[in-house]
Amino acid sequence: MTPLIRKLGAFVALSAPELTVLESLRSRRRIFRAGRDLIHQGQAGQAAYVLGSGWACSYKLMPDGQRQIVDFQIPGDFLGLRSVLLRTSDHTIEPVTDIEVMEIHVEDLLKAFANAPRLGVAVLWAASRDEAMVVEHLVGVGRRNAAERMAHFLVELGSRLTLIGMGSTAGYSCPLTQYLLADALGLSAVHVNRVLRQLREMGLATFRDGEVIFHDHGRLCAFAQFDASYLDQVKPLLK
Amino acid sequence: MTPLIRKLGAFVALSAPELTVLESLRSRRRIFRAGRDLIHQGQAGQAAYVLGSGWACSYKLMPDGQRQIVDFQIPGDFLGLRSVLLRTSDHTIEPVTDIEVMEIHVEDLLKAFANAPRLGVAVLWAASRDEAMVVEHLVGVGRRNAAERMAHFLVELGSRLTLIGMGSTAGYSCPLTQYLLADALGLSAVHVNRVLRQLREMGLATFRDGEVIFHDHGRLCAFAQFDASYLDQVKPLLK
DNA sequence: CGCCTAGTTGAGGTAAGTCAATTCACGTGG
DNA sequence: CCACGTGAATTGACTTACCTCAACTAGGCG
Repeated sequence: MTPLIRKLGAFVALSAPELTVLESLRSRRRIFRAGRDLIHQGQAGQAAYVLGSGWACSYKLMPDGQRQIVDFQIPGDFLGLRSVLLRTSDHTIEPVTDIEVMEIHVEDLLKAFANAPRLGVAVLWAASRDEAMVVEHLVGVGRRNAAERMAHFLVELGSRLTLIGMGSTAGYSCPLTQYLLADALGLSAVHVNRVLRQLREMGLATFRDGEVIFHDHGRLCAFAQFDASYLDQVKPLLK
Repeated sequence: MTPLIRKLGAFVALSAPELTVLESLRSRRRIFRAGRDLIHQGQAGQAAYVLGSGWACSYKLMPDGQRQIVDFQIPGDFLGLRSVLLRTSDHTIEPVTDIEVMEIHVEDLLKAFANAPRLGVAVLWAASRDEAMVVEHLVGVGRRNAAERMAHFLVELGSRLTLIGMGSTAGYSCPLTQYLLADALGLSAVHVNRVLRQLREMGLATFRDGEVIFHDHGRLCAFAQFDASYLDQVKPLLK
């Protein structure tokens, strides 16, 4: 069972021939080191990846050196799918930790669609879910204050990790620094620190030494106005 | 030539059989009035649309009544494609003006993919481009100040309108109110007003009486740090 | 004529940013 | 083993971009 099969199987109940097509894809395993970019903004990308283990982030760099992190990727997520479809990447992808990925060649993927069109639908679904997450992120940055934004971020990430068995309503391990959080949430690192203290003092959550601990998951969700429906991925949508 | 064919033809050079498949789609023409939602947040949507004429916007409503506009749609854009793919809509779509749309049934679309897999690729491309726009929007709200954000918004919209022959580097007509701009840019309506004045006084652009006028398009782009590459759609990507 | 919506402007408040200093954990090399 | 440098987190003092409240104008329309 490759990560790609697990990913697409969540959206479409894959038939035996479809599995065969997917398994026939060339799919080289690669390792990247923390902090060494896989995909560079402005470059014509050749390959996309499925993340096997570790954490990555995708961001856009501003001319003045600021950056906005668009999303973090956790095991099972696509890396650079959009770059590869649009041929030139509009963003950079950087491993947060050392990561292990499976490479996917676009030409192979496009050919696979021809042989098994429902695979195309599955990828379209995966892309739509990613877009829904970016939209929710946009709402947070546009309309939530710093504390709500942080709370929402922590519970969303928790939900995503729970789906892949790496988290629970009690918490999860998280390799992100306060600087990374700041770049993702559109805050300064100093303010991230203050907001984390605030959440801690409110008895909602603690983020310390790479561990997120939910003291009161229900109250935290309420505070963050978190609604998981956009993450729903409970069963294959297409039989 | 239906709007759907024009849309997908921009991404994939459509063959005769593919055109036949697309033309065979049931595709009812419908009219919606300004302000009367087509697609409601939380509802299970049955149909997606391609916008024929008029302007629409998609937004998310917060429990406290605030809203964040995610994007505006102009003629040729999809409405509610993501809602329909994910089965339940995570956002609302509202016509800004009276609009004319062509309805697309999802089942038809999915069937079309089976007959002509490259159509699936074309839709995937269209979705990726939409996602790229949301990402750019996120960057603006997260990392640009109010004036840059407004400037960027105005030139981006101008570029999109130019692609469909409804704008130029001189300007365009724009039915959006300052309240809509505020909800899109994550600002207050009052501040939108001040920022527009600032851009006017800087000799960059004027937005008044439904007309956006670029006084100095080059300088405005520079000020906004606008880079159109994510909008690139000059020629079909797949032959 | 009067109401309503969109736009405009001023005054004052506040959430979040910036600058700066301190602590702590860590690795690395002498 | 200790000295040193470096990166992350923490906290305080001060600044500022944007918000809120409020008042006012101008056009559209029943």
